[in-house]
Amino acid sequence: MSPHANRKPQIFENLNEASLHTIFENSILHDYEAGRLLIQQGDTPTHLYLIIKGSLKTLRTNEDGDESIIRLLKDGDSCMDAVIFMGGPSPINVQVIDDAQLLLIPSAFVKTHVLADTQFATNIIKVVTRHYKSALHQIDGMSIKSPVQRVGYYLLEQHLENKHNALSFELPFKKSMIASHLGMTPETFSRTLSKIKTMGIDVQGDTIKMEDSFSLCHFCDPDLAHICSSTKKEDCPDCPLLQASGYKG
Amino acid sequence: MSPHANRKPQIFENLNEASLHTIFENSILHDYEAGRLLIQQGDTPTHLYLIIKGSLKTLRTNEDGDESIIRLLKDGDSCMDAVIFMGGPSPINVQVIDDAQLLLIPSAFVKTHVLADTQFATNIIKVVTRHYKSALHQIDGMSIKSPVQRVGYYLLEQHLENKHNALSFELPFKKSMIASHLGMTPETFSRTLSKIKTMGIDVQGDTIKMEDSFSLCHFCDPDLAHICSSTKKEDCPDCPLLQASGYKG
DNA sequence: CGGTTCCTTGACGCATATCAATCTGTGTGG
DNA sequence: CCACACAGATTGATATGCGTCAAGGAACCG
Repeated sequence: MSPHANRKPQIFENLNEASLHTIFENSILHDYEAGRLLIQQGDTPTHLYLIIKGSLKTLRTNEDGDESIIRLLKDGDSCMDAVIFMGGPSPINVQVIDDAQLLLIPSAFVKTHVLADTQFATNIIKVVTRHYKSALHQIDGMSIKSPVQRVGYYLLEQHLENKHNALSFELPFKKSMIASHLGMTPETFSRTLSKIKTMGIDVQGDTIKMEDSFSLCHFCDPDLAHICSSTKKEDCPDCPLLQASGYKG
Repeated sequence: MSPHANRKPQIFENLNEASLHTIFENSILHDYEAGRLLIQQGDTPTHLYLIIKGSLKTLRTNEDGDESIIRLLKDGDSCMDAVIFMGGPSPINVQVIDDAQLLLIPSAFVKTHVLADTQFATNIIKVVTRHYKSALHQIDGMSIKSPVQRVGYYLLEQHLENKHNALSFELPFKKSMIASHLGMTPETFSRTLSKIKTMGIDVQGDTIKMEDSFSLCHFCDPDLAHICSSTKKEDCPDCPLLQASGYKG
């Protein structure tokens, strides 16, 4: 769907030449078609997957075939990074959404390389904690937020991700995918977008247009405010950061 | 509530004497009373907390005061281990449930010690991935499982945790806590336990009694089967591991 | 143009939250 | 030792919000 500038893989951050070289020497580049199942629940993960091009989804299914999407991945993202260290079969499925080119790094190599390069170890920790953080958001999204809040928060995340001050952006995935990721049905997602239209956010197909750059502010929380602050939090009337520091009254 | 044999902290696993010594040298032991808030959403975490005695909960709250419990921690568990590496304010609150004695390891020290001791780094990765895994369970528990399945799964987890082949065990926390952790109200939790009583599991107060050791088997999944297999999976008529390997037919 | 896929909109039912009342156990003070 | 108070758990009645099922519409592609 929407185009992405090739994002730098977080797992390679600050690695020295030698370390990177060793990693590539031990890895394989491979293409996969849309729909291809890379990992099924119960499989033992053989590789860490790094997305060069295309998109993947990680999901869980129950015996009825219902699925809940855990993450939606674009280029620069990796998966199985956490599962490799869980020490059991994979608790998730991984499926290709759009034709993808992946770098496959063998699990055994990852485990030993963590012991050899502490910077690599730190990167793995950071990536896994990031997954954990997004999982936490998904949890309270499903238990303490209304559908409107969930969708609003998701839109705000997307808006902040492409730092451009642009007042419009595109949804990065199919609506039905996003709906499942947010723990609701496509129907409910659709109805929720309708409600949001009455709140200063125009939705036309996959394009989201905001009236002004603060239209999404009431969906903010301290986590996102932290990212947002890089621009101009002091202008946002109800920025959670200001409230947290007792600025409110 | 139920007594726990002092469990070994996972973050100290396989560490050598010198490493352990350095950690203790840089840490503080401290007591906290029940109800005490250790960390609030938005705070910058200053320490990693390791529970020596007592219990904690980690949770998220929204502006209405509704809370969803992420984890319930007993002795041997640690928290803030992941948050330290997230690189932003804490996305969770931490509160003492029962009077607790904690070991406080400074965040800055943890970050540097990860670079100094690769075994410690590996331990941190394992602990964080474990949190991530339990978060994943919570997610699909809330989106694709019925209340009966959620509660059954939780009971099975508890049963497997104390490896004794005992046919009865105690709930480790107040029912209202567990209910919130499972994403439901205390009322629904209570009603769900009533339903489960008709399925071969007797519930009396905080005590759970099973008719036989397979009463909880139909709540199993490949993840738990992996743990269970250490005992005697071949005896369980519907073990997911056997089905996965095509044994079913 | 016809076909397919995805999104949207409507009508309906059920499951869970909510509100409210009762019950149980536990600790406290007279 | 009993009476009381309190927190937590249970049970019941009601309602609302989401999922489900079904039909219609929009975009895309051959």
